[in-house]
Amino acid sequence: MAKQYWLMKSEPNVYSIDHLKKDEKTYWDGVRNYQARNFMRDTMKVGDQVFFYHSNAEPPGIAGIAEVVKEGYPDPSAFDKKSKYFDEKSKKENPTWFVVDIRFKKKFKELLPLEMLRGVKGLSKMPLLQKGQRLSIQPVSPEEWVVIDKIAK
DNA sequence: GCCAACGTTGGC
DNA sequence: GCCAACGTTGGC
Repeated sequence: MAKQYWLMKSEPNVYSIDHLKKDEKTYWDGVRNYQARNFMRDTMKVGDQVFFYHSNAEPPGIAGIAEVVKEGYPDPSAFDKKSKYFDEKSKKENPTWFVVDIRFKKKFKELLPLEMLRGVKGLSKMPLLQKGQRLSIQPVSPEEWVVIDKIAK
């Protein structure tokens, strides 16, 4: 199976690339969107590469790279009454929400701002750049990955 | 802080 | 099953 590429959004004031660097590894909890859930539950595989995107940031942009190290399993925060992600409808016997584990790989020397990415040839089809796009986990094509990776270097 | 875009909910 | 109301996302 060929390696797959992704982009995952996080608000840096909640969880930034620096948090991930310090933790080295985290589980991607709190996703409450079915499309993103399906990617984590069904599609993402160990070894997949992930762009770590800072949303709701100044400026928003891609901050670095992570790697999937554990495939989809039930989101523990959905069962935790104290968590703000608690979902009483998600049962342990039949969980609604899933997470994957990702590991820090690298932080870009400079963040690649959204505004800059908009001007890059070959990226115009990226969901990230489409108007109104809110999906928090998005597939990235191998071609798009190469283009962005080159810019980062 | 504003607000457009979009997903979800719930009445019917 | 439609669709209006509502809540959230996220760039600006």
